[in-house]
Amino acid sequence: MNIIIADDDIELCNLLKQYLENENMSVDICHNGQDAVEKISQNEYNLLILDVMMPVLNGFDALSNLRKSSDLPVIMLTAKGEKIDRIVGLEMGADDYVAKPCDPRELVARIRAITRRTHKPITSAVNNEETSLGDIQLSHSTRVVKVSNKVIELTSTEFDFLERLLSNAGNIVTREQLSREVLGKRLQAFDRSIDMHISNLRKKLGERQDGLERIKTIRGNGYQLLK
Amino acid sequence: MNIIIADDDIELCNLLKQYLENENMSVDICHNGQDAVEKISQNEYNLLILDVMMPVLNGFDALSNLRKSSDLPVIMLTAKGEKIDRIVGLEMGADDYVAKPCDPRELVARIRAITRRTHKPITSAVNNEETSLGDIQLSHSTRVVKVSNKVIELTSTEFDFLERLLSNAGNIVTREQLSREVLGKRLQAFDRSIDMHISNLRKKLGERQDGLERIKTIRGNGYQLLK
DNA sequence: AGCGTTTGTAAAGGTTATGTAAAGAGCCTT
DNA sequence: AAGGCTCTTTACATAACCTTTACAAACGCT
Repeated sequence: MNIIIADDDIELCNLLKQYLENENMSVDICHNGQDAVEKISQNEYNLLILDVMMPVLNGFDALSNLRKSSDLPVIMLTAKGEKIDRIVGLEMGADDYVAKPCDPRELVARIRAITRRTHKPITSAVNNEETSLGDIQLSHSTRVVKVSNKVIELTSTEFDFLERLLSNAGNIVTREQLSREVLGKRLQAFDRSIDMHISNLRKKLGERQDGLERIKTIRGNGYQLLK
Repeated sequence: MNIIIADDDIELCNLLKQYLENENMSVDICHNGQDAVEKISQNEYNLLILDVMMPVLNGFDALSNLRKSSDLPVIMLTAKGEKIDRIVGLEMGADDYVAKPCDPRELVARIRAITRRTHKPITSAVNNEETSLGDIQLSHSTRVVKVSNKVIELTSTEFDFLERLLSNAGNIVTREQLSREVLGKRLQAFDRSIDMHISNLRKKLGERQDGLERIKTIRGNGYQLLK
């Protein structure tokens, strides 16, 4: 479990670091929002603990910045007396809010509560080595897709999209889900990359023999791989 | 989004229910842990709001009971002054802890923060999420509607109208409710959009075999899907 | 019946979501 | 540095569809 802490209180950082490492977590530290965003883009973390009041780039700005490109779980820290609107933070995509001074034990419990959900293996659905639907055959391990027994070349992301759609074949997969679960980032207002991936996927999959569309658009909602 | 609230404070339950329903969630209520566990085993919920202090089966016991068979996300409520160990709750598998009296807005934000992560993949089992009435069949997950086994194409809003009417089949759904719950806005004086949606819906649903109208107008009040 | 109000609905209007080509931005590999 | 992949963004066209408008019909009250 890799944690990154962003807080300008050096004392507190070290304290938390020590405590968390005792719990078998690996901890990085930085002291302003800027550094946090930077480090996160370079390393793999499982969770960010983010102080609201910080120099250079405060917690809120760092969060909104981060959310453009990442879906990393975030716990926000507020100093006692800070009457900051917790709701804003939660709506911006924070996962939890903890008031300082915080009991490290509670922090650990909250970290576990969040990562319990986040870290969930998707394996149950992908237990089968292969999935197929109609003339589409998809091998999860080799990441090869065949349509009517002919291999089609998909990029990695296109494969992931198809895999995700296939895992819910017949049901709707929302754009939000596709963004979060496949692209690993939050859906932004004018983000069109999903549309492009779907468009390319449709092109590569080609026509269905029965003339039905393969991927149905549910306007304002998402996409649906037709059975 | 289906929520179940377990709290012996009936007043509070109704208040929360009302608020959450305004946010387009569907809410069930019960007043002790026993009932909660029972209801959860029988219905599909996305989240449980669980009071710690309750008769018959308190929150902790209910939670430990629940966790034997379910992974349902849980937010625990503690009455002010209750010096209960939050950590125990979190370690037992609660996802969050909120102190009463809680700001409903914050509660909603926390619900969203948790369910954002949870998203349980819609399994084939949940395909039973179907409702039917006479010759109308509606699948909630795929958002497909069939009349006499033939698929009819509804817009997203039309589907939502039908779903809402169907959820109260035989009873009146007021124009206010339709406006607030389906369109998500207050009903304005000369707003005719509800009329149009109903009109289009009637057209698409077509005639009933028995000649009865499908959607009855209750003048000055609302509409009623006839059984 | 007469009158004001509410509802039905066709058609027009305006807004938003989506499809897709093409350009741009990153990132390896050479 | 150059070229090749791949993903994202931009830009524009188009389709989907929600709302408004306008008028007709139905209703309920006196």
